[in-house]
Amino acid sequence: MNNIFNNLTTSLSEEFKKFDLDEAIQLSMSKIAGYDLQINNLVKYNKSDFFDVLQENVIETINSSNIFLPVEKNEMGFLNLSLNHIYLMKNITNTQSDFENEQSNKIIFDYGGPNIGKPLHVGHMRTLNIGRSLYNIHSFIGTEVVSDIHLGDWGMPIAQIITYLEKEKIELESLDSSQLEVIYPKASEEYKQNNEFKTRAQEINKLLNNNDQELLKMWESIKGISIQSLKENFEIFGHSFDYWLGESDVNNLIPKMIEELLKDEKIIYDDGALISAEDTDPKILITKSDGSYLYITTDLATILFRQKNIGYDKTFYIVDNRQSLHFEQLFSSIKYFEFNNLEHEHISYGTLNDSDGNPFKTREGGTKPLSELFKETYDYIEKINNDLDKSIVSQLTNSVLTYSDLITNRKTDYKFDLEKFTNVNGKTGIYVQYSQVRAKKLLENIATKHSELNDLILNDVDKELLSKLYLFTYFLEQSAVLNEPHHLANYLYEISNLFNQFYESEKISEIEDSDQLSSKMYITNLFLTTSQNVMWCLGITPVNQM
RNA sequence: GCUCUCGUAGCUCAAAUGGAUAGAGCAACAGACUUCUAAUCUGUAGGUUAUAGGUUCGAGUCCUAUCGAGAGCGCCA
Repeated sequence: MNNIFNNLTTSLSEEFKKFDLDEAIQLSMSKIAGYDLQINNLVKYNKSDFFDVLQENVIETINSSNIFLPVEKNEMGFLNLSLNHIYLMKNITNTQSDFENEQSNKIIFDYGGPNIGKPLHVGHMRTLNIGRSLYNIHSFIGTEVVSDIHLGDWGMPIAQIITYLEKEKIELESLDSSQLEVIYPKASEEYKQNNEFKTRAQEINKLLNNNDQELLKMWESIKGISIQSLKENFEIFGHSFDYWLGESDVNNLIPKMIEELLKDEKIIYDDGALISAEDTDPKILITKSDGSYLYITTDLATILFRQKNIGYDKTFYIVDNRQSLHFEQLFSSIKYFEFNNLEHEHISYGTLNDSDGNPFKTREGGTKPLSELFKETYDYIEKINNDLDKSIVSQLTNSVLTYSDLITNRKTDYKFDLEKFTNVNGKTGIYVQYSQVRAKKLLENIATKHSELNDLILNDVDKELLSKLYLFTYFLEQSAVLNEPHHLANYLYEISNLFNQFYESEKISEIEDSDQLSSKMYITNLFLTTSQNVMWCLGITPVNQM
C-alpha cells in the first residue's frame, strides 16, 4: 500500500544494499518515551567495521526526508525517531487520498455464508463483522474489492425443508420467513430421527440436482422468502454484498468439472465415492458414493465460476477456525487440479461464546438468533440513556456488536460480555463513539473563532495525540497486511483516549491566543477525520449525538 | 490414535515480520464536576510470559520435550 513512509524505507533499503545487505526496513513503535518510532535493522551489524559508515548514511537519508526530526547516532544501532509535526501537517490528511494505489489487485471476500431457511444466528456475527471490516480496509487503501455472500442455498438442508413442507402439507403461498425459520430445525430433527423422512429427503435432493421443474419452483420461492428476510436483517446491521451468489449458481458446472477431472485422472473412485488422486492424509473426498455433491465440490466449482465470471487475484474466505482442514484441502486441490495459481487464503476466526465461555444458546437451548442478541444489547443501552432517539440507540447497538467483535484478535475464541462491552469506559464501542461526538460538539462551539493556521503550538498531550494521528497509516497497514482488524480497533481506542486527555487538559473554548486555538482546532479536526475513517474501516457508523 | 491451534497481571486481551525496561482495559483502592457533555480524566497496586532445555549478540515470539486447554480427522456444511 502507498503511504508517506514507504519512499523512505525503500531508499533506506538501498543504503543497506550498498553494503551487500538485503534488509527490508521496518518501522516499529518506539519503546522509549518521547519518541514515536524506531528502526532496528542496524542492530545486528553493530559489531561490523562498516557499522559507523552505514549508520551515518542511514541517518542522512532519514534526515533529508523531513518526516522525522533530526536523528541521533545510537551506539547499539537502535534509531529513535520523532515525527516532524510541521512537515506532516502539510502531507498527511488521514483521508483515503493519502493511500491512493495504482496497482490493480482484485480481491474477492467470501463471507457471511448464511443458509436459506435458517435465521442469522450469533455464529454469523464474526464472519459478517470481520468480512465487512477487511473489505472496507482493503477498499480504503485502493484495492479493488468484491464481496460475495456465498449463500447456502442448495443441498440437503433445502431438501429437508421441502420434504417437511410436503409431509405437513404446508402451502407455499402461506409461507413467510418466520415460519420458515421454525421449520428448518424441525425438518433437520425429522431427518435424523425418521428413516422414511430421510429417504424421501435424499430422493428430493437428487431430483433437485437433476433439475426437477416442480421442485425447482418450490426451491425458488423458498429462496426468495429467505433472501428477502436476510436483506431486511442486513439493513439493521448495516451489511451489504456485491454478489448474492450461492451454491446453486455453480451447481450446473459440477458435472463437467467432475468429468474432466476423471478424464485427467485427477480424481479416482474409492468405495463408490470420488476422491482426489493427490497423495494427502487424509484423502480428499470429492463426491459421495451416491454421486451427490459435498461442501468441497461446490467450493471447487465456485472457483471455476469466479475466475470466469468475476475475475480476481486473491480470494479471502472469512470462515470459522474449525473449517481449516476443508480450506487446506480446497487450496491444495485448486493447485493439484490445475485450476489456477491465484492466491486463496482462509481468514479464520475463533468461536464467539457467552460470558461464561460456553457456546451461545437461547434459554431453550437452541442456537441464538442474531436478532435476539441485538435486542438484548439495544435494551441495555436504552436503559443507560433513555433520552436518545431510537435510531441512535440502534447505531450504538451496532457499534457495540461490531467493536467488541473486532477488538479481539480474530484467531482466538472470545466471550461476549454485555455489561463489559457497553461500559462507558474502556475499549468499547460506546467509548469511541462518545469521543468523536465530543470532538464534533467542540468544533461546533468554537467554529466562529476559527482562524488560519500559521504555526503549531503544542503541549505534551497535543504532541502525543498528533503523533498518534499521524501513525494511522502504520496501523492501517498492519491490519491490511495481516488481515487483522483488531490493530485498527485498538488504535481507535488509543486516539480516542488521547483525545479525551487533550479535551480535559485545557478548556479550549477559552483560549485567547489565535495560533494556539488554531492548533487545537487543527488537532480536533484531524482526530475527527481519523476517528471516523477508522470507524468506516471497521464498519461502524459514527453517531451525531449521545 | 493422528493433525492443527492455544497457554502472558485476579479477569478479558495487546505486543506483525525475533530487538532496548512485556503493555492496555476491566475489577480493586485513592483523587478531580456551579462541565467546551464527568457516558470523562488523573494516580496507586498488580508479571519467573505453563514447565524444562536449546538456537541467537538478543526470545512472549523460533526449535525440542513435558504438562494443561480447545478444535478437526472421506460420504454434514
